[in-house]
Amino acid sequence: MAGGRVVSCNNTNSVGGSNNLSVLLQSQRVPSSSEPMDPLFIPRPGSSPYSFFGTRSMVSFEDVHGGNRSFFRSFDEEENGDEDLDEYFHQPEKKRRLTVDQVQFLEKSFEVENKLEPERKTQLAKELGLQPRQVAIWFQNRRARWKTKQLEKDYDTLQANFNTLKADYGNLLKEKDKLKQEVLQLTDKLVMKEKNNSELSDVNTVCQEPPQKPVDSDSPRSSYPFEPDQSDTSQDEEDNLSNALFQPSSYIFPKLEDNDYSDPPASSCSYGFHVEDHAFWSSAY
DNA sequence: TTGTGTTTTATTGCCTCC
DNA sequence: GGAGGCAATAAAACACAA
Repeated sequence: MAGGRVVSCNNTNSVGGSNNLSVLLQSQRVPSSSEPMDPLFIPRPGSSPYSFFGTRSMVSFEDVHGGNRSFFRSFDEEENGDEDLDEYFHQPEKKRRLTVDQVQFLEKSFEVENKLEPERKTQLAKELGLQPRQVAIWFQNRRARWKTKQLEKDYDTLQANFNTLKADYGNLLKEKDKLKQEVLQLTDKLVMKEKNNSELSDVNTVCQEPPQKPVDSDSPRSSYPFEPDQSDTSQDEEDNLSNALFQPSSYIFPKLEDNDYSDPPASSCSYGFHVEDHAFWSSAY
């Protein structure tokens, strides 16, 4: 905000080759809101507190030669300036800033409703001593500024949300890796244990009991501690390792309906082996 | 005083709605 | 087709540092 403006009565900047009158007008035009209005700023009798004489661009020439005579009477008395006056009014039209009070009034009006119906426009223009077009332009520009501010706010909000999500995502990734490692370790342990058991039973036997189809309630599939929730398998498609680990048809627990239990003796000790290990059963028979 | 950056006022051209 | 809105832009007004 280096260009931020603090307008005050003491501002004697004469930009653009201002003559005495324009300097006077400038100091007049933008009174500090904390200071009393300059005595030259004379309200019209019967007008609202926000009726202004305005600046050159604010008042029409008719206003100047009509209702606003009091302002120029003051000037004439002080400056003896008929020639200056002529010179001033023959200058090409320049931009004039609205007074602090005009802007405040417009701001309040904008807060109430940021769109301007024709009636309101003329009413405001009348109240402020501006051209209706000026009021319309002010609202137009004000809406543009509001939109810019709003965009900045929205951007900040989105940025904050993004950062939060990013942090959450990072934490979830870490947690996922941790759980993955845990699953690997436990799976390895289990596989090793099952292998040891089956090797022992293999040495001892010839299977003494005919193979039995597991009953539903005792199904190893339903009792296997690391079997994933079937409804959940699509949620982590990135996790190929986990998918491979938990693929019931290819690893550890072949689907019951996919296997012929009458053929190789799928004894209870067969569950928990990879399908490739079916060779083991063939050789055992 | 001057140069530079910011803000405000105003214009222009295009678009939409009635 | 005219009115009004919006985006882009020009230009004046202003603040401030050097």
